[in-house]
Amino acid sequence: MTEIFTQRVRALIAAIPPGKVLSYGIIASRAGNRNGARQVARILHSSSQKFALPWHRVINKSGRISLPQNKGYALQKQLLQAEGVQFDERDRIDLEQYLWRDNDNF
DNA sequence: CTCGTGACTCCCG
DNA sequence: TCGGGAGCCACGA
Repeated sequence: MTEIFTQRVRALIAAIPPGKVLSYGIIASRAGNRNGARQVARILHSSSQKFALPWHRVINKSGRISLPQNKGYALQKQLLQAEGVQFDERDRIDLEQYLWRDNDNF
């Protein structure tokens, strides 16, 4: 398997356990390109549907949903809440609690 | 080959 | 805390 950035990104996203989230930047970094956050967004656009990726588990570095209100912000929030992720009164997620750190270590 | 796209992130102020 | 500006780069047409 050729290690293409896109493929790694897809694998990473697909591996996020329910109730956990990852930021675009972290995914990009883990996939080998710390500056590829924007590509991750694009990949989500082009592959989230055809690869059935848990796109809702991807948020930005601030712990907030990045989707525009008119693009599914509410849906993503809903899906996350359904997995037990809690939002504060400002719609932020506590990364310390929900950010997916590998599989173990801490 | 060039170009547009993009659900980002960092750095001020 | 928030917003604007600049940087970033893979992919498809």
